[in-house]
Amino acid sequence: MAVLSDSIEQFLISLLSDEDSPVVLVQRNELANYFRCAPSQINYVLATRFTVERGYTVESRRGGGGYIRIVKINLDRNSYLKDLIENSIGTEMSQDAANTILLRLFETKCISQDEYRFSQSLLSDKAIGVPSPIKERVRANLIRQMAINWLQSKSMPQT
Amino acid sequence: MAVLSDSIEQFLISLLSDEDSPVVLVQRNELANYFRCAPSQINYVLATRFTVERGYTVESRRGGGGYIRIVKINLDRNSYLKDLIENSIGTEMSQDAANTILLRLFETKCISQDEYRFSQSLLSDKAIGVPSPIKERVRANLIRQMAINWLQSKSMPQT
DNA sequence: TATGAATAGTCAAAGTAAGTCAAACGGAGG
DNA sequence: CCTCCGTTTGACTTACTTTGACTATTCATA
Repeated sequence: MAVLSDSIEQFLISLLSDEDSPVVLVQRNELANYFRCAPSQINYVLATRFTVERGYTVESRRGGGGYIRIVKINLDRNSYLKDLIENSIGTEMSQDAANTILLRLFETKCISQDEYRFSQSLLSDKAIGVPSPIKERVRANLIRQMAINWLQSKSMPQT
Repeated sequence: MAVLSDSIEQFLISLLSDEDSPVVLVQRNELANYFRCAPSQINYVLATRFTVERGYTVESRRGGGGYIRIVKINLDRNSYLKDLIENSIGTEMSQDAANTILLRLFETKCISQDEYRFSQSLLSDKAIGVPSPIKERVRANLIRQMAINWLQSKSMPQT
């Protein structure tokens, strides 16, 4: 029985997995229009399906430029950080690659916004301030150390 | 940025991002013209984005030669950080020297224990992981960027 | 010193978009 | 049938943005 709410849920979930990005940005009216339903139906789906217990957070903004943003929380942050340390960080890393990783850690709530901004600034070419290819090596070393720090601090009891 | 106000905000922030001059001077009409919007839009952005709670003050003057001046607030308790950035960090720094500075920052409550541990680990020889004398240069650059970050984050309560 | 040009400020209306809530709906189990 | 409970809807509310008409200051100069 394909209930509307289930279809909308599936649609959003597919958006969340298709692009291998843990974030989706939609406009309530647009989505409601696509499914030919009342806009408040979208709120119902969000309230019943995209809850924290199910591993999602929802943020939104009203008015011009309004949006609804759904983020899939990485429930096993430890394993993600471990994987990062062991497999994803080599001996060199570009600023772009580092930014991508940090953004993803932030979006999946592995790190806070403060941590995100702080680490991003430290991994910039400007902050490291030595020429290639040394800076790429330093960056890889630093982001690994950051991941280790986060792994340690987040695996303490009571987050 | 989907919304005009956000674009204007970002534009102004980018003008402010120069670390050693936390001030920007603009003309309202000129800025409005650049963004093709009503001049009062600028006031709206200032009123909603560049508030004291967010760490800014705005002064202005009407009439010929009028202007709008936005200043990023530096709180008094951060004078030590400012002094650090401006005077105490050179182009090279040993691990010991960095540790001394960090400990002092921690003891004077300029940084939290988490920040202390995190930054200490990043400034170790091991974390930087490139040979002397490059690592001393990287360390000086990094600790300067850290100080700038702390200065900025602590001067805006409620982000 | 009076006046006009050049600025910036204020405020309310219109525009855009999401949130709330209660009533109506409808299918499954009794 | 009837009731229960999750679903669906729509009227109303709240939040944020954009614009424009009108006001207030400041400067230059007659």
